[in-house]
Amino acid sequence: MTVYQSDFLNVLEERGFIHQCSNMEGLDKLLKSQTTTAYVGFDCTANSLHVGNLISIMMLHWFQTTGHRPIALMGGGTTRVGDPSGKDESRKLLTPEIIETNKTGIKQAFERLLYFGEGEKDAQMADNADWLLDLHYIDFLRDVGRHLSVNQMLQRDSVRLRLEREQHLSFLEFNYMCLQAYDFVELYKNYDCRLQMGGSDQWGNIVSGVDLGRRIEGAELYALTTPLLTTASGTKMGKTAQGAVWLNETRLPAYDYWQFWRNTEDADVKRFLMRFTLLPIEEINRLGALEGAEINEAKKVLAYEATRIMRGEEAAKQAQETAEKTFEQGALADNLPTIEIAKSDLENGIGMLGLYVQAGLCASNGDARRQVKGGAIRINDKAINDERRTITQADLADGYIKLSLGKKKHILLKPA
RNA sequence: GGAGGAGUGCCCGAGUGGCUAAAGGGGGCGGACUGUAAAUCCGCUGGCUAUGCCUACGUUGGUUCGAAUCCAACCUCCUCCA
Repeated sequence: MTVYQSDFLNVLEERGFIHQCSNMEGLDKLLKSQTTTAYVGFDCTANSLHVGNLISIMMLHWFQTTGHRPIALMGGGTTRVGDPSGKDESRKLLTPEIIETNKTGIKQAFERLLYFGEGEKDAQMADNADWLLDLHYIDFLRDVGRHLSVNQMLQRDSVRLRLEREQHLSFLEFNYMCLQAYDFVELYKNYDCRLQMGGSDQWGNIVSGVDLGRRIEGAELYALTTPLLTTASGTKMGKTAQGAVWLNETRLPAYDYWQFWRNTEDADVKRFLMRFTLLPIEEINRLGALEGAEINEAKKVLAYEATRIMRGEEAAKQAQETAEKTFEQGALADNLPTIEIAKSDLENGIGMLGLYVQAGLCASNGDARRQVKGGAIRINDKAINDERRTITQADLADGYIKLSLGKKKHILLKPA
């Protein structure tokens, strides 16, 4: 393993964050010699980030803990245009108000891992709307455009492949990368930011920024990317049944967040511990060496640590306890996600199918019916095969009714 | 502006008058096996107050006993040319 002079690169190397760097030696020296500023760009199309973004946040975290200043750049300006590289045409244009709300939501996740403030090493939050919205086309062309090389942009994989296949490439798309490159220059000018990090898919954009910085400002900027994280089975990580695995409690309860990590496949456990927890390397090596059923211990640690970081100690403990009760002891855990049901409904009896839909376990009555046929539905741990079953007060056990779908999804009904 | 091509379910994609709630695949969900894993195998995968009804093959109209399928107009996207 390569050994660097700077703490930051050593930590990253050890934990497997490094994919590519524009100039490793130069960056190493810079980090060794002075407090440096680095940034990562984030989309603000939703009010919460998801685990796909987590790796970048972790990088910023390590950057700060090894003595440097991280910047989280919000794409408030670029979000106004919408990243066109996806095929999602129905993407709505977001209003400035929504973008503001989203930024607030997203910041919650940063605050878990970064310390914001005004000090020399305190994290900053920037928004490219601040400079992109007032950009004048002519000025931009004159001051920036002349430094951007079309020849180079044409060499970029994302562009070249499209041209080779004679696929459409819009001017907007072409410009998107110019704006991203320009962000780096602005951050260099305003914050003396010298390094941009991101996923390996951002390599091209980041390097364009590096180039542009040199041409316009004569600055030596650096690019550093992480491997794009997939699960060992090759699927993109961070997607579950319900969609993205959100970092914010409002989008995904801590219990489910914990479960996501708990269900990591064996082959991923060590990598995930390295990247998504703050545990010491020795501890991770020990956990990663576990095999067979024992690796479940490592998964629990992973789930606990990952949840603790994002949701706090208390939430992590509760999630773990709830899971232990539910899975290992088969007992009723009152911290399972709970929904309330009107007392009068219980008195009169209420259809089970509808409750499953209400609880979000099934998509529709029809879906619930099919689940009954498939043997997936249990109430208070008793299998149900009558789809017309109603729920009444008689089903109350310890003040709750437990609805299960399959082995892993449980919801408690609580009379109110 | 001209010529050509395309729009089908969550996604990809077959289907060119009735046998089509629409092949096949992916994804997802569930079951079996296990360790709350992976791999594998099996089932399910439009909605409803349900032996029926409603919605759905870009939109709107038309032909027909009957249309995803034929016709017309429109919309959108793509390719090439100007």
